[in-house]
Amino acid sequence: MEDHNNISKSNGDEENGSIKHQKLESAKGEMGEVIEENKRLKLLLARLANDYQSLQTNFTDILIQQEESTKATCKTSIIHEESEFITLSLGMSCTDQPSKDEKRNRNRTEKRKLDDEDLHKGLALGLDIKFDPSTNEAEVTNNSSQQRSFENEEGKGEESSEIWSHSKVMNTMKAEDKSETYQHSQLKKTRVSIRARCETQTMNDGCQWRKYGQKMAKGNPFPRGYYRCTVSPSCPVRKQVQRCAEDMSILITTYEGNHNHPLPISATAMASTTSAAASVLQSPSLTSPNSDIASTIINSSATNYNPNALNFSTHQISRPYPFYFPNSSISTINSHPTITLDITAPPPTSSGFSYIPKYSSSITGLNFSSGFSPLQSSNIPQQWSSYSGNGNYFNNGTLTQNRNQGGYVTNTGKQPFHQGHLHQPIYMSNHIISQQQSVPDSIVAATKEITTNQKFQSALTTALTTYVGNGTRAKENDVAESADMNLKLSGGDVSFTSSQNGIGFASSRYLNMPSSLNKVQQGNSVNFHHH
DNA sequence: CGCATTTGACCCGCGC
DNA sequence: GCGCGGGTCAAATGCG
Ligand SMILES: [Zn+2]
Repeated sequence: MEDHNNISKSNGDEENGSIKHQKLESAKGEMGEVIEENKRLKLLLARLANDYQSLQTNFTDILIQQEESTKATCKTSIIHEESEFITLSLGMSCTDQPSKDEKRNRNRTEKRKLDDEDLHKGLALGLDIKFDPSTNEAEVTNNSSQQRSFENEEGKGEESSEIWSHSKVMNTMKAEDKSETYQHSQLKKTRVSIRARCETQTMNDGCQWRKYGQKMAKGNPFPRGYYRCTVSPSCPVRKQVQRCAEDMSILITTYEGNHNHPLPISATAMASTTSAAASVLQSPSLTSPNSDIASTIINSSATNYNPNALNFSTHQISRPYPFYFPNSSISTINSHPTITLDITAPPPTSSGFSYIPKYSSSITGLNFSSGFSPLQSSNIPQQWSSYSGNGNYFNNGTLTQNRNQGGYVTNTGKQPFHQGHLHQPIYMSNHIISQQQSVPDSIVAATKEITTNQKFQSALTTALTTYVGNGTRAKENDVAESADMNLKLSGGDVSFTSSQNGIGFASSRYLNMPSSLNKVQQGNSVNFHHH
């Protein structure tokens, strides 16, 4: 592109022709190179996909071995049996295992409305359907069975559910959570948390969120916000947003769950990223070691995105290979398996965190000037240059319409951003830090293997980079930006604190096509993991 | 008026 | 059993 401009702008009049010619030639050459590289990349992609599959298989094997060896009788098998049982029973009747689920439901929902109810009719689900707690027991049973199956798929079948009122959905989700919690004894939903520099209150990830709570988290002077996705009323996805205690320019966004609806293009990047990341924590194995899903993710990460992703890839080619994922870690936080992707620049303070990798690499990774120098002249908003020294910023352009280049977009709003409060070095926010729970080494190793896998990394790279372009939202310059952000991910520096066996749940990954994915998922029997 | 946000109350699991 | 911390609810409030 730029070449063309240059060509048309060339100065010398007489030599214009030859110069033109030269440039044309070089341009052609470059194009040829690009095309070549494109081919190579495609090949590489294919190869990587294969590698990834084999890796998945290995991972699966390891998991299976581990399961067999350690908890031969305990958890997993129980989980399997129960889930199958549940799944089956759901279709028929829900009366067989009211136990804790229902108790809980009752506690939460009905307790507020009525007091005593029989366990069976006590199903909050049925009651909520009716909106009248005290009547229609028979119907309740029916409805609840339906709803149970609906739960099973964790929103999969929720197209129809959009009719339902919010409270219904909530209850459904609650039930889901509860049962899952109980059956997995400890494991909760997988979470993906992303540390990014962001001046605004929340990252603009393309999704619509409604805030439903805010709390002061322990060990962090900044409040934590709780958001839920409002794109679809039934969408189970939540996110928590909290500013980093040590560096208030870092915003930690933690995603949980998978969207059960088509996403706006601008949101697919983040959704895919979190899905891909979450998939690392989830055992693809257990029942069927289907690596297709993994590759599906990868593929969608690589191609299914918005056009930006594609364009980005062409840019990507021209730049040096190494991607950096400065800090990423897998940990267990409050019994939530959590993968943390750190796309900030140099870690501000490493107060005792051994897992934070060396600054040097991060710093170099930070410097995107190398990546986008050719483009900078043409379409780069100036803000970027001002940020470039500090790292990747994810400001919410929608709030601040920062087209006019000015420096910072301090839209911090109501958040207590007084510098005075900051310096207290309160770490121990519930981060990666530590929560050693004995984890089979094999799992850790396997997980590490996958996480460090370049394939995975590149998937994330693509996703994140695309996301960056969207997040910054400078009108049609998205393409350039996504390339320019030059997010770098590296296979190194992945540290592990602890993780439980990835028998997580939440494997449903809806990117754009819930319905088609349903099949995949069912084929994968992922459902079982949920219950 | 229909939303989204705010915010105190509430629930729940966990550790003591 | 109690207190704590994380998470959610929902009435009140704010906003376009
Ligand atoms: Zn959603």
